[in-house]
Amino acid sequence: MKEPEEIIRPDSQHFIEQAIEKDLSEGKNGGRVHTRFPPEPNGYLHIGHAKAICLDFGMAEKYGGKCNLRFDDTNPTKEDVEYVDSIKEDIQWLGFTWEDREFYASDYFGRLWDFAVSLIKRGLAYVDDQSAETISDQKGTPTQPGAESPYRNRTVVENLDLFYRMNEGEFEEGSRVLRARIDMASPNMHMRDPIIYRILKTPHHRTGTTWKVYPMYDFAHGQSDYFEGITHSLCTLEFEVHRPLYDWFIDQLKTDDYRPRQIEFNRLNLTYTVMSKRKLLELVKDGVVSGWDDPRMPTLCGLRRRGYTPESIRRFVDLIGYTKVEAINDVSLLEYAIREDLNKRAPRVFGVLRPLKVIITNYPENNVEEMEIENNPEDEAQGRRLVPFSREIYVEKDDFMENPPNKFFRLAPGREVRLKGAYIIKCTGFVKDDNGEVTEVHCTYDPETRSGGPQADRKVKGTLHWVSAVHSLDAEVRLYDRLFSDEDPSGHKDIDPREFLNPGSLTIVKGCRVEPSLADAKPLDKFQFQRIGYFCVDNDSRPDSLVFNRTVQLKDTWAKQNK
RNA sequence: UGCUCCGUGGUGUAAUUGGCAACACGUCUGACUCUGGAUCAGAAAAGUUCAGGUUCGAGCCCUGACGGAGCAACCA
Repeated sequence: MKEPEEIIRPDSQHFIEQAIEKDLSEGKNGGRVHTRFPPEPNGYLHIGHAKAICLDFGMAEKYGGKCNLRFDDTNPTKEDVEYVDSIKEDIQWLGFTWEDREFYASDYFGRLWDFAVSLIKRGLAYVDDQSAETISDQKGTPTQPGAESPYRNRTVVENLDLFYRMNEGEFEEGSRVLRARIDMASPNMHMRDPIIYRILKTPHHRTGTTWKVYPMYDFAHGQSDYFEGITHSLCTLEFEVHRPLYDWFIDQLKTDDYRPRQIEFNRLNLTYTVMSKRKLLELVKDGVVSGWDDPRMPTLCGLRRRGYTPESIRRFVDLIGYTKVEAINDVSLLEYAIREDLNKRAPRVFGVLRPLKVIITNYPENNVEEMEIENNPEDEAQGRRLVPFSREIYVEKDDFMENPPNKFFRLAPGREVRLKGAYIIKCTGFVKDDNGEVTEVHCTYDPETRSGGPQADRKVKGTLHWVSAVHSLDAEVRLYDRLFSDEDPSGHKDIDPREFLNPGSLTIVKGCRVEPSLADAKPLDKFQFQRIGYFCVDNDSRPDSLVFNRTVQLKDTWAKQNK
């Protein structure tokens, strides 16, 4: 028992909560908290996004505010509606809602245009006729200041005329851009007259061909925040250097005391995987994995298919916290989170991955008993089920050894084990084939030791799971392991992460035998295969050919000892 | 060699804002168990990157090193 005084310390707050509470205490923005989650619809969400989603929606919820969903769709060449639906599905699956606040940066193209025009009129933006290459050369380097463009001092009238004509399609892509007129000598590269509009003639998935010029990220994001009344714009660390520009635009835009504030936190990295959209896309395109929802992918749809629950992902995100340190989180913590969740929730069943036939020689032929077995020892409310038992059963190949070491508590010649929920059996012999493989084990059972029976309490070292040979169902089981064998596959300079691909990341096991209660298991149903791990029914599963994905193994101290 | 940010057990985070470095995962013991799971009890593991300074007192403040990350897309 813990003494009360040991547990009085309140939960500590992370730096973003502290910042928000400080803003609140200073009465900023009328005491409102309003956040946004701003995905670009150019790919699927991964667990790193989950970290951002939990923060954006979580802070709004905690401080009685709202969180908008806003698609950052400023680049029609890369984005597509295809992704919009999957992004929405994944956010909802995680358990968050944006209610009716589904917005798009493209909703603001008109207002952004007007703002750009206003900057031109104030002498704060100009059209540059130079090529991308020339502009880039003039930008200088982080250690050398840039040079001013020869077009930097055009007249307002000329700038306005050119900007309008850019949008009418008069000029080719790449021939002209609109730049903010800030400071080519700034130590911050982003302040060196950043490009804010470029000509793009690809139709936009929402605005069609209305626009021929599109705003850049820096010219869209902060302003969209402003238009929506966002108070706290939370993003990852790499945008830290953009903040002065974010603030600069807000300064030009604001008309009263309201202003959104950008705060940056650390991105999620996981051991033994890659997280960048680009690298994940490569894995998909090159067929290294079966798709975005391959159960080995750190995408939300992949994790879902693997058998992860939204609760476990939120729990994991909660455990890792938010800081400004670039960290790499151990997958074992994610695995802990899903085990913890499924331990309480997943019904237990018997599934034998690599069947070995056991014949109980003194058990009556053709006899069948229905054994009543608890569904979840952690949760009495899940009730009990009947599992048929008969003379011929299957057990796990690994659960028999001809010449076992000392601490092997399972089946071996002369040894006794408990069949979970049934009888204690004793091994009396076994049969080998020409290759020396054990193909059949012979046992006798003790009728007095049936669960609940008079001798049921007799102590035996081991307990095995089993299925009745004739009653069991055939199944395919997909065993997943980490996709990469290196802890930080993208952390090596000059080495392609794919050098570290784990060839054993997927093992397909066919001919597994599972108990008959699984006959009508549906995709996404989750079970604990007793003594083995947690499994989830795959989308490929059919009533007559079941397919299970292994979400995560049970902890296995026996396997660990034998490493 | 510019600017910005970051350095706390193996990993991720805490430290009531200057008061004996705590928690979780992982690791290792042991107990219990009709899951070698779960549960329970316990252990090892950092003296806070380094060097100065301020202070009665520094992981927190100051100075300087060292180390790491980001920034030079008409990407976000």
